[in-house]
Amino acid sequence: MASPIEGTAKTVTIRDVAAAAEVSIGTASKALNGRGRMRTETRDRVLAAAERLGFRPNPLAQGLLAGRTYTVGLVTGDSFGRFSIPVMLGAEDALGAGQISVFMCDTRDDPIRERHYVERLLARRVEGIIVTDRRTEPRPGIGRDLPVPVVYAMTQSTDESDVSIIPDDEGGGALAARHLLATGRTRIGHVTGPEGFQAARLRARGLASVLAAAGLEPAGEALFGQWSEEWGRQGADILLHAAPDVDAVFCGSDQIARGVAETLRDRGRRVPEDVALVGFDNWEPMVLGCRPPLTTVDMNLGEIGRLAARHLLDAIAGTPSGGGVTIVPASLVPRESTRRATPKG
Amino acid sequence: MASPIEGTAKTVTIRDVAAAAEVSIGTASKALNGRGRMRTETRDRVLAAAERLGFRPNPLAQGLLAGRTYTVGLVTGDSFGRFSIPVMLGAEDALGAGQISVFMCDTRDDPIRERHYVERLLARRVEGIIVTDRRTEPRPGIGRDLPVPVVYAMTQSTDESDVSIIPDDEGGGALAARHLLATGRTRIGHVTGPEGFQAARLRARGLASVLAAAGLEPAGEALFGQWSEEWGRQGADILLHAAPDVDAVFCGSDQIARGVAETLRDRGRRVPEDVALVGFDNWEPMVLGCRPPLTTVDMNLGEIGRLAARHLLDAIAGTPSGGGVTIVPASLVPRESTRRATPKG
DNA sequence: TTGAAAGCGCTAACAA
DNA sequence: TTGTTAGCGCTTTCAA
Repeated sequence: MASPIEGTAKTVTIRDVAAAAEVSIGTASKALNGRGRMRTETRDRVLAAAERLGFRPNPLAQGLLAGRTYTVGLVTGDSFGRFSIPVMLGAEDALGAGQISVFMCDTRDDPIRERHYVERLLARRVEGIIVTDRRTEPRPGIGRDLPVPVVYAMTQSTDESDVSIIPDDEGGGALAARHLLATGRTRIGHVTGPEGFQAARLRARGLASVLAAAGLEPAGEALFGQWSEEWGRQGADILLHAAPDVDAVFCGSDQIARGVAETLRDRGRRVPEDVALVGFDNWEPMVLGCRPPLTTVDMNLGEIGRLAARHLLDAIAGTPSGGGVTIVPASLVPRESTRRATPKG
Repeated sequence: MASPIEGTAKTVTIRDVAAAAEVSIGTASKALNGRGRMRTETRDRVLAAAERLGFRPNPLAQGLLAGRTYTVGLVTGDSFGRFSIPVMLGAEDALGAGQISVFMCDTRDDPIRERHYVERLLARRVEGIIVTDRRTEPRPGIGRDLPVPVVYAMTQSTDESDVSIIPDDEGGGALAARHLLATGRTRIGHVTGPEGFQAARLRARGLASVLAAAGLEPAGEALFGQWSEEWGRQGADILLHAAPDVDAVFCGSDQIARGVAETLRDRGRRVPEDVALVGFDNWEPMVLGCRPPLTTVDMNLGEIGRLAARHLLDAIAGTPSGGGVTIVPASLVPRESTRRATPKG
């Protein structure tokens, strides 16, 4: 059915099609776009010619006339890293379906490059811009009163009237906490990333508020450190020292959780029998490589991207969804590391 | 210095600039492009008007005339995964510098989607296409006699006349082997991914040929399995059983190496004192999270991307670099896991 | 039912 | 030195 893409070596214009079908250019255009009325025979002749010649309308010319480009820009400071990629894929999903193509730009987290790229995108007359970044912290917007709508995904603009779509870090923390409570844990510790990260603070807060609501004390203080396995190993030792009776650890990332898991093993604590473990990110290679496979929180990054794209499309269509921050709920992904503790004894 | 990007709310055409500067459109064009000769005063007046109005030339119109779009397409089957991203970044590097913008398309490894995207890219009159994929195996090309040049990066086209840029898996294996020999190891085992992967076979062959040249027997057979930590753990046990005197393991991926490292620990073998370990990929989170940090082989994916982009640019410029496969050398990244064994005793 | 002509924003010849 | 004109590929009036 689908013939391979081939041999349009030379570019075919509507002029060629018209000539081949022996009609005027205007007629050819109408035939190809199904506009106006004309004899079916004529239309068919044009379509056949177009088919035969492998005609592809030039979207530049079309866009020039329509004043549209059917393109958007995707700007990331994350070097298309672990977080921005799922967001991008979600966005591309939503955009690609609508015949919108995506220009990608990686700013390497450099404001000069960012500015440069935004200029270039605007020059190219993209119809909208999605900005993603590696941190959810509010960041300066990419420009004021830009001629096209902008949506921030997985990051926020400091300008509150801008549209931002972010994950629910606090909700994710709460989710993890409730899951641990539901599986019978009561002495819950927390090892997470640097306190300078909003994500770390919010996740900790989500945990803390659920514990408080349940009338429980946390097991030791929340331990802020690095986003690394190494820190997870250290943090676990600190935690075991501060709260030897800990029966669960909620970690700010899957990497940290792996480090914690290793130390627990080394110290003779079994996961999940003695200590349950919950990570954050649902980063598959980490989560599945962990012993045992790790229960974790998924931020639904793809959904963030899709939502960002949908907001952008709405704004492009002239029905902006109103500014402000949209928070996408997280999900809990249960695995072996929090299997219900068997009754003591 | 750099003022924030702002307020070009309404699109400004060269017509507006010409009117503001009280010159004809043609003159404005020449002034803006530095063509022809004219009074500096006039030129300055035009430039000032353009600046003041925030004029950005419409590249669609420019491209329409020049018959160029200054865009290329980047098609990946890898969902912008771990391998295609560095390649993409490298490509974007080389392209972005030259004012070329990149359309990204993710085919989700689906031939229908791929075809669809390629059609769309061609319709958009991209000037070239880079194809990346998750496997280096030769794959059917994206089309025959396309009107634009195509470069395959991190994958190969089955059509040998196509341009492909791939990593040096065999060389990487050899590099790892020589490094292990140089650090005094002689009983070298190999645990790697599925034999169905060219990458796995080539890496194994690189190791084997170096061992053979050194007159050494491998420690046990090459163990083909999965690209997972879990397999690394299993594989290590098999290896220890088959060749208890093994003093080094070369692994087909960093993930496998981590699994191997864990099993070695569990079995009381110290890394690197008793057994040295080399991975493959230089995937930082894996490599640095490993205990101890992992010596590994880096495929220089960024370089692959840059090279692909350069080939593409050459072809676009009309000086194609000739078809065929280009192999990019790998590098060894030494870390703790192969620290030289201290003399016995 | 079809064709001719204007024009999208721009550049490059050529004329003035 | 500047302005005028034609035309890139296409769509869309409007006239035939």
